[in-house]
Amino acid sequence: MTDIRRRRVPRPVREQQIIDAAIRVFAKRGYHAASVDEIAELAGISKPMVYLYLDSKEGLFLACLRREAERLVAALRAAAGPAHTPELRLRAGLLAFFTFVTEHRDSWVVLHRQAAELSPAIAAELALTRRAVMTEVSGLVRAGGAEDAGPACPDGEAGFVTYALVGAADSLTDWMTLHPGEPPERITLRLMNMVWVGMRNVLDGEVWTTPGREL
Amino acid sequence: MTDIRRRRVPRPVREQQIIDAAIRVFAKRGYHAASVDEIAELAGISKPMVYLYLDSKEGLFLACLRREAERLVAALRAAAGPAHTPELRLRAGLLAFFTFVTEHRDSWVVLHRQAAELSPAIAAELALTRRAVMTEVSGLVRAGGAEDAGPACPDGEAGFVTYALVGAADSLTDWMTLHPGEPPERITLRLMNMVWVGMRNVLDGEVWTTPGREL
Amino acid sequence: MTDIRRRRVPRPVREQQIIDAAIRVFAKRGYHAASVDEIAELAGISKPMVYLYLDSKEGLFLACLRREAERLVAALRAAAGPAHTPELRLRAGLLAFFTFVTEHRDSWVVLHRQAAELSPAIAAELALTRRAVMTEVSGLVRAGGAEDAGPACPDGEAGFVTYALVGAADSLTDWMTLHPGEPPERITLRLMNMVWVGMRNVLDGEVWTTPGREL
Amino acid sequence: MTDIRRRRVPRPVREQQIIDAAIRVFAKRGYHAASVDEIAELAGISKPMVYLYLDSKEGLFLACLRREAERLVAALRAAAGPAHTPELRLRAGLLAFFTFVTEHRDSWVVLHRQAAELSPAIAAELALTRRAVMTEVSGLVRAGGAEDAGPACPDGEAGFVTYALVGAADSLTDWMTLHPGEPPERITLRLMNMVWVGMRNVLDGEVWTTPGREL
DNA sequence: GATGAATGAGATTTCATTCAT
DNA sequence: GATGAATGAAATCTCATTCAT
Repeated sequence: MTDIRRRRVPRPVREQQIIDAAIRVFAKRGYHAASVDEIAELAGISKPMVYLYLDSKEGLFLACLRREAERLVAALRAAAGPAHTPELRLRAGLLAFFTFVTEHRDSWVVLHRQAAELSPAIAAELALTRRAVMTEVSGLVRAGGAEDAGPACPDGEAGFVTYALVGAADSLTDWMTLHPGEPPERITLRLMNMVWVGMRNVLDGEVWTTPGREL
Repeated sequence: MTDIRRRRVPRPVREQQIIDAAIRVFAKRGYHAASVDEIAELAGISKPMVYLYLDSKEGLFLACLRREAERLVAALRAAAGPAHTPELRLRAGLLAFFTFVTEHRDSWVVLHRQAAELSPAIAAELALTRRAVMTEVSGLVRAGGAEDAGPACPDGEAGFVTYALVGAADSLTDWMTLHPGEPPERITLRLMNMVWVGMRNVLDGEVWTTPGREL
Repeated sequence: MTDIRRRRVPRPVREQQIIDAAIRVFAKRGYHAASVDEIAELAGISKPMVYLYLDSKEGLFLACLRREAERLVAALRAAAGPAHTPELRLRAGLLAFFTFVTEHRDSWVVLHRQAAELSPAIAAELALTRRAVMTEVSGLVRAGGAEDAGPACPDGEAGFVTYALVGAADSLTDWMTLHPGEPPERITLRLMNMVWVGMRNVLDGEVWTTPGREL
Repeated sequence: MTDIRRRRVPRPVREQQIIDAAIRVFAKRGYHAASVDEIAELAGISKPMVYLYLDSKEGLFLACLRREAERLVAALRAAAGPAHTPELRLRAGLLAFFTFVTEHRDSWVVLHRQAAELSPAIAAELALTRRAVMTEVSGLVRAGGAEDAGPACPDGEAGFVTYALVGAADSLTDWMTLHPGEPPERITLRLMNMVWVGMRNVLDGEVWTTPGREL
């Protein structure tokens, strides 16, 4: 039976509450249109607390970015770890992704859907977190196609496939919101169906030649 | 004998100049962070002219949206029209898309990468343009998988495939900026390689069952 | 018969009006306590105009500093120029100073009475203007004591005398506000009486030895 | 066996520690720009203690003003007392002043260099302390020129001389910081040299007439 | 005696928008 | 057709001050 209304809340707890609120507002409005006023109000405290704990609007956004990126990466790793075959590994990774996005829609929006040209510090951090996610997916992809692990930053054909896969999954995120009943498992299955066979071709560097040559 | 520097420019020309400038600024900064001041300056005129011609910041953005959506849809249609087989049709559509994005990066950013929750009028228009693009792609997809054209709004398995495909293509747009030399043709080929085989499975409603059953 | 209320005022005029107001407010409150709101109100316009024309609070202060320093230096030069003997030159300089301060009390306060630790840009500009005034006075002093003009920055005994003289004059500025009837001429005479005889001693490097030796 | 680090410090000691810190911060930043936060941190305690002991920012400043004014006045009195001739008395007073300022630069800045228009209570106290200092100096001056002590507030010619002298000494304070090696004794000697002879003229009401009459 | 948690009020600055010429 | 002049409203951020422990 937890307390209903706490006035004096210890700092670490408040910080998380603030970040929770910030993620929702940043996701709803985008970085620039989000106002610290709204975040503070949603967190149930006054603006000065936000600045005391997180320093600035930028610091606030960075904190959101870091926390959620960690969570997502952890989810991907935890899922891929125990899988025994490449196929299962990719499937588990995708499932983890769709589950994460289903449960933390706002986090994904904050991580991946911010409009261009943020401040340098934010741009840098965003590049970092995106690369971390890409690297994680890239691991799933290469493990599924070729035997070697390769470098940290996805390159070559694996990079191509990673970008395509992440883009498809990201976009399907929107499809999911239009089909609320659909469970993550079925999305995962469909996507596996759609890309698993073709991925090899690209990873092995084959080029599609079939019908015409007028390209 | 057209003058290079005209003071008195006829209205339609000025409007296009303004929209050109606006697209660049909106793409660079995002809707909210873009300032009408910057747009006016880039267009080489004073702010009151912007308001005289396009009414408001919102009107400005709507004009950008409409013009670029039309252009993209036209490009997709023009490409898909003459193709004789489903495969060629999809390939031509993808090629048109990647070509368009290569040549009009900013337009695509404005059309597809705006942060959430803009004003209602903008949200409505954005939904419209996105749906128009989706419908166009959906046409390519279904033409490639099943014989019937179906309704305007992509639904069922075709919708799923459309979302995945558009997402993949959109994301590959970023991959392209990281690999500047790569011509749109090769991107198209790789993507075809990756999805063409698997698309049928999904469109036909088959569900992948292969390895495990622990899902 | 000038216009009573002008709405649309050309930029250079408005800028001067803003600077006029700013000097009054900065003098009354000090840099940090002065609010741009109050300055705008006193200037009879809205805040955005202040920022449009003078960029920032700092820019506003810099503009005040520059304009008034120029005025004061000009007054000192104009006064000292035509004087034919060292005594007359110093006397004319002091008179010009006291006249300036009588007529532009606020300017002097802004130039000389700002509390410590302003922003670097302001500190630099302030150092510059103060040095300019010191140099001007130093010219009066040395012309009155020794024949050579010497370097731009007052050094050696001339520096000492300059500092003492400027300090005395500055402080007498307060005395003047306590004795409103007193004309600048009488202040000047008294100060000449007080320092003229002794200045030579110091400038010539003599050290006072008279009565005791317990120092 | 006094502990170096005491947690529980008796009130009078803590108050002095706070005032010490406050003087440093007020001198560095000026009254308005100084923040109670910074003072508390420098004093090594939390803000509520500052408010508990000194009531408010204003109270804090008043306490600084009172303590330092007392110290300076005491120093001046202690110096002037044992002197046997008017010259020696003034010389001793000046020396005491320059010594005080050398050793307590910040105190003098707080006492004498605050920007205009503080709160009424502070303005009143500041007027009081300045008058006390002025009175003290005035005593030195008149003792050096005329036999009678006169009223508390320096008036007439003595007032003029006092203002000039205090201003000169104050300004030389800046000169001292530019010439760090110079001992207070030499400053004092130079200033005596510069003003001692002329002071009498002014105190006796003589008006300088020498060269021209075009004033 | 001492402090972490909290805030109302007000600072500077920017922006979309309009008016008068 | 075109623009310099002008502003109301709202954004980020800071500060003196108090409460509850």
